[in-house]
Amino acid sequence: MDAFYASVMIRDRPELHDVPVVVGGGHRGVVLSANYPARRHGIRSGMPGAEAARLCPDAVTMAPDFGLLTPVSRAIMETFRTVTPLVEVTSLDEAFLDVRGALRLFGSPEAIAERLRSRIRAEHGITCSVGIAATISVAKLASRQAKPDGVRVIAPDRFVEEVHPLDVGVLYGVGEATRQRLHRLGLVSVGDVAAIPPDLLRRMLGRHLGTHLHALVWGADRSELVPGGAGVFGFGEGEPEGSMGAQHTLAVDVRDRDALRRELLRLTARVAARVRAAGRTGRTVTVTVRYSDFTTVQRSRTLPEPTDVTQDVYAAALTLLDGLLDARGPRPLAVRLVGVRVEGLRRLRPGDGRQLVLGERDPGWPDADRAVDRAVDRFGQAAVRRASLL
DNA sequence: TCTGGGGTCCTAGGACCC
DNA sequence: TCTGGGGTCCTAGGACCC
Repeated sequence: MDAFYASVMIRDRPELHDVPVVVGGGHRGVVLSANYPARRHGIRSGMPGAEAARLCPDAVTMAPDFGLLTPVSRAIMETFRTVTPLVEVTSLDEAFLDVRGALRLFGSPEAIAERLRSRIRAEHGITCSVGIAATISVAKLASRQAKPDGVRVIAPDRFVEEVHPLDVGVLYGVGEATRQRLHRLGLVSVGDVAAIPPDLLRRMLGRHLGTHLHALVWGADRSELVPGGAGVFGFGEGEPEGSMGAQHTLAVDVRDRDALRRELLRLTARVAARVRAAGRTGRTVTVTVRYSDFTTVQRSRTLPEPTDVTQDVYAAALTLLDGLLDARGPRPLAVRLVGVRVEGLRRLRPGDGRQLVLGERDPGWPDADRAVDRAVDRFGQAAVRRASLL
């Protein structure tokens, strides 16, 4: 989708169509999406909200409404599935479609693209762009070039001619860090990298990145899709797999340890509830702290047994947080962000449960979690919470 | 008013095992 | 001329994506 969040948020507000609109970017936030009038002022997604405000003080700023965005996203993904079941969803507003099996029914890839674009325009009042190619990364590159509201084809026999002259940064998977690293090595264009033998590339950049980059510069990365939306709308099959986390940038930097602990508890309760709702358990707990100088550290701990119990995750997280704060000495930096993540998730199996230490009394936390989950499910988030969070 | 929040994957060192 | 080779697991950091 083109500027998805912004497009959907203003879809039913025609008075905003021709004025700069920014979604996100509130206090200490970044821009999630900007409509094209805002982009003409230089506003881009990922940019600090303060910078966007400087570039265009008159822009209309709004928070994303996922109650609005998620159903639109789901409906669009369903539209894609009317063409092919081979849809790999990568985010709320983007997916890859393998249309090789749909050509006889729906015509050329270009015809399919126009069919989908006009349906999405008619049903949701927003535009999208389509890249057509033989592999994931080339299709992605083509779709970026197609924006806004366009279609672009990069056929395999045109790849070298059309992509090799471009900066390596256009490749899907080459971010700013790798781009700069390559530039320092004198490799500026895609063609420059393509001229390096793969063995040398691997020695220069490491085994995986070298191999991956060699494939990218020849338009030869993967073409088989993984249908579904692992990590976007849920999980695929197989285990162990995945992680779930929550992090929060505090409204102001905080030194008070009790306040940080409460924030950690709030985040932990949210994450553990999501783990339980997904029918998973996890074994590794990771705590993230970002200090006021923006240095970010993580500490993780793997438990003897997987858990979905809020109190178990919190106990581990608290130990990690305290360890981090103690390591900073008696006068630690103020904290800007705290986060907690549960990794090594696997499907909950009947009989899974915490191993009680001999003689220990079952404290009943799993039962408490289930009761809280049910109450919140029926009466909303405000129904039950820890007293320390009131 | 500097810099979000949700993820995935890779690297590298050390512990540990056979 | 004292120390291999194969492997897994854990931890910390970093790159990348939207």
